[in-house]
Amino acid sequence: MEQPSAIAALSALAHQGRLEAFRLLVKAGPEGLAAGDIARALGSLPNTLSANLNILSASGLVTSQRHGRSIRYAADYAHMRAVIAFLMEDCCAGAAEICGPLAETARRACA
Amino acid sequence: MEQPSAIAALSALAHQGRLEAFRLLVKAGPEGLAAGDIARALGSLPNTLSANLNILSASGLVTSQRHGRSIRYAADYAHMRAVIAFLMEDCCAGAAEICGPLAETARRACA
DNA sequence: TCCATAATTCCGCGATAGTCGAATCGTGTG
DNA sequence: CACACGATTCGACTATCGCGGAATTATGGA
Repeated sequence: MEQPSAIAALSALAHQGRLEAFRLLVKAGPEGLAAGDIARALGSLPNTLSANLNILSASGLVTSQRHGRSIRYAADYAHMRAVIAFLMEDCCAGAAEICGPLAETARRACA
Repeated sequence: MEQPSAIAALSALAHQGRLEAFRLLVKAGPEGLAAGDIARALGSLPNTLSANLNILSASGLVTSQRHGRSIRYAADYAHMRAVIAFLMEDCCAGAAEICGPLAETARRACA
């Protein structure tokens, strides 16, 4: 992953509403959620949420697909993994102290 | 790590100049670098860099210490590790596909 | 076709981020 | 003390972000 792309993803996640929307989508699984369901779950206005979903989508962290009259958003697992990998490989370039313990963290988080 | 703190760190890293400064500091090791050295390495104005270092410092990603007439900045490895751990634990809450492969990435990045 | 629903887009507003020039503070040295 | 140097702080400006109200597009059903 290149730096501009990583910056776009970090910037997209550095916002409470977007971070919560993304967390929701990760928990929702590959089928994702309709925009309206996300708006109801987070208590945000449809237009504001739409703008934030657009930013998440532009950064590559989520994908969207129309399903009937609603649009389902889903987290892009591979892209999120690439973002975390960027942080680890970028920071560990000479500093094993950072991501050494993270191997264990990764194993534990998936259990 | 709590969400507001994570957002502050992500926001601090979501900026080209700050990300490059942080990378430089990680490579520089625990002794860090003087602000002037960072400015020269990145080709940025001293005052602009100072503002960005302040943001990095406020987010907890770097520490500063006066050394003679210069001020040395150093990356806070533990804090950066906590940020990555936040992303993994936050995202893997139900999605092993993201951080499952990251255990291997962490091991490889430190080699 | 007409209507209801889901979601987006458009537009304007206030707030915030980023940058630069100039001035200031702190430290060591003659 | 006077001075040079490293770094920060201040002030102002521009650009962008974030939000909400209103209008618009798209789909499915009567």
